[in-house]
Amino acid sequence: MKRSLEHIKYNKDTEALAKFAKALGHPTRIAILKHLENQSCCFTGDLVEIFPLAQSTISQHLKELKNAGLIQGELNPPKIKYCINKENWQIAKTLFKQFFD
Amino acid sequence: MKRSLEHIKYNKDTEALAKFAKALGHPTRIAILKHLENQSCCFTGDLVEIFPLAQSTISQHLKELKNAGLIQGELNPPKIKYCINKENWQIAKTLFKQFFD
DNA sequence: ATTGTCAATCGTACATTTACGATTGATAAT
DNA sequence: ATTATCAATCGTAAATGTACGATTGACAAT
Repeated sequence: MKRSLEHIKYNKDTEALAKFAKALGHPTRIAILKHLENQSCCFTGDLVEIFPLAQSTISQHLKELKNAGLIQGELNPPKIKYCINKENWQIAKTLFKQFFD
Repeated sequence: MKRSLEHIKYNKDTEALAKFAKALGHPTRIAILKHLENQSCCFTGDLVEIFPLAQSTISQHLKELKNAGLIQGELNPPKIKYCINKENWQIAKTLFKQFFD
């Protein structure tokens, strides 16, 4: 980025939708979310067995989904249980619905 | 990418959804699409006036939207008129709808 | 206190994305 | 034929993303 301008300001919905879309923009993350929708919840380790990816890579994808607000992790020692964040899921659903009309 | 594995194979819908989501994963592209939804169609030059971005940057974003199949350009010399690709728009809409339940 | 398990984080390598200005190519108008 | 306009493409720089193995940190069980 050569440009000096700070980021362009878009309206809140546009920013929010782009953020959700970006988080969904990788097939592994879509697959993780589909799995969570079926299972309601799961552990990182489960995913590591399902996908032929390193544990650290799965962790990174989970982190991105968490940052986007689409999932949340709760301690269930010694494991961590990940679930869809229903509140934000609903927000994303609504934003996409509105967007597509 | 250090990994030697070719790409993991996901099912078609997962791949398709991720591809659409990736294309939507930037606020400028969301804004362009919102504009196209209102206007039904527009020219590249219109967008260059609306957004504080270089012409080449707008062109690049349009290219990505085109590659994802979300828009199409038709010659309208000496300009190029961009429109939503309604067929694929519908496919994307359906995929997102299914995904969010 | 030591050990084992699970998942996050660190460090690294390489690919992709995002932005720019400059150039090119295509068409319309003169 | 020359010129003007519009948009794609090229070349480049910097940031971000995706993957790995290694390490670290937290907790449970021994």
